[in-house]
Amino acid sequence: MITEKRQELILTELSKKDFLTLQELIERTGCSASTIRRDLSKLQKVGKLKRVHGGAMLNDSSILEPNLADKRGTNLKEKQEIARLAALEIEDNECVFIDAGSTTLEMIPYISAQNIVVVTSGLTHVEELIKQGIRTFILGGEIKSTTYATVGASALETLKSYRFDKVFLGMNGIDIKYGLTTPDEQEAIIKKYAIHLGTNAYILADHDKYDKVYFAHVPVETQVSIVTSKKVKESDIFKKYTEHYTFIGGTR
Amino acid sequence: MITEKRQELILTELSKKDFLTLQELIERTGCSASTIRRDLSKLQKVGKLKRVHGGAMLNDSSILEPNLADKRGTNLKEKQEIARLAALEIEDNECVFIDAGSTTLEMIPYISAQNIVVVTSGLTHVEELIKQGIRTFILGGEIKSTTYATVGASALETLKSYRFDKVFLGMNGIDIKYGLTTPDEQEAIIKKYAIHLGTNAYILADHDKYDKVYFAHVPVETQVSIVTSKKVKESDIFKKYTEHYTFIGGTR
DNA sequence: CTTAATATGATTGTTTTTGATTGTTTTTGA
DNA sequence: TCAAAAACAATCAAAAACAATCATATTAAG
Repeated sequence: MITEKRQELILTELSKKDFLTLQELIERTGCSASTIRRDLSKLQKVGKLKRVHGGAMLNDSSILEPNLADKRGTNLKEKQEIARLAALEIEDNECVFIDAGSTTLEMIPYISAQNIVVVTSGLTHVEELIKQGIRTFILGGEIKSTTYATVGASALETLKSYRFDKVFLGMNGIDIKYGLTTPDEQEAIIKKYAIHLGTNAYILADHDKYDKVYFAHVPVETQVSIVTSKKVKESDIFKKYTEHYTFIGGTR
Repeated sequence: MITEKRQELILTELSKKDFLTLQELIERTGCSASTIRRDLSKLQKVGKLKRVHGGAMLNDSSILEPNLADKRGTNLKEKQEIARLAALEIEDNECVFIDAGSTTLEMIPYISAQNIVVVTSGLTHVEELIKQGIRTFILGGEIKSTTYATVGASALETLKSYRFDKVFLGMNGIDIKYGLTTPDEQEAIIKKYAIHLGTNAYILADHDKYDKVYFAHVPVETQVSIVTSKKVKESDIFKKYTEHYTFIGGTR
């Protein structure tokens, strides 16, 4: 079996099972252990998976990868609903920050405001924004190979030199007790500062982000609005959270 | 079988199967391996597919497709020759800056040094670098919609926080009287600073950059090397310039 | 018809991929 | 804790795929 095809197979299998043994892969592909090991090493090097003793598992942050998320996209419709609402918040002549991530990416086609400036940490966002003729800035710094987001000290430095009318962020977990959380600490730092630098902040989160807690906490000092969907608004979780957070959206 | 018909067949098969081995195609078309290889090369060159060891697969729809016009560029071969030589200069464990532009983009596939860090101003470069498993940083700031290069104050700020072993730059004009020039003043500023921050600087320029002068001047305080091609080295312009500049490359 | 341009298949030597082998590290279970 | 078993990295040589070149065949143009 051809190298490329084999590695592709490994990744698709992995997205289904989230753990694979070396033995499984040997049987599945019909080639030697050496070859599989080499494949896993290469795939790890480009950040597609994480090798462990006995096999490989999903890189914990590759959940965020846009393509993969879209493939799993059971929530795509919901994400788009949320993204559309968020995009409508942007008004003419504003300067906004749009966070990296698959939900915020969906916002871009819905942006209709004129003469705006967008600063983003998502490399995937840039092309879409440019296509729409939007003046676009990107944060500098290291590129995370899994998500194509800029992170690190330089990104933070760049960020500090801007001020925003509105800030749009994705978030992995929302919890009453633990607040807003994401798996990656570096991304959390960016999010925190971005909120700080904006007059208004919006959190984009579909229904299965609620009652989830991840490693890195994003502290919120100012008022933020959570953009939500119809599905959330009609569920029980909404009542639970409505005392703690301001919501927008959720009806058509 | 007619060339055109055969290539058409390859593309239709590929759209069905998204992967083809060389063997498959040999059987399917009844012609030699050489011919199939040539077909695949041509089709790759116009961006219809992607060659891999053992066959070909569909073009992975990349985030930022490098401008196709650049790829078809008349001097592609020469650019690649220059890019290859430049890439060989990079050694293990080094930290280098790679400028935006089509010539420097060609360098990336030729990079074989391990454990390096690359800082770039070219958004199109990022994906290629990440694919190669190279740790990648991007300068922050505004994105020029025409070239997908970052420019402006933020880019300069980000740049200043790094130091490089080697700096690789494209250049639009080289002239004995007027030195190094490019059409865009903002890009010129980035180039100037990058040279300043590197121990060694390399200018990548094919033959028709010589005796050209553009608006923005890139002053050179330290020693720079001009990476050149066989074509330049064998021409008259080379003699003219060899007193003013240090050259590397140009022979096989 | 002749000549130039292109396409083809065979041949060359080189690079990449691969599976086996080696000895080392990690895990497991007594 | 120890020893056996499993998994591992590193190295090697064979095999497959490769690019480059050549001579021949085919086509197109003058």
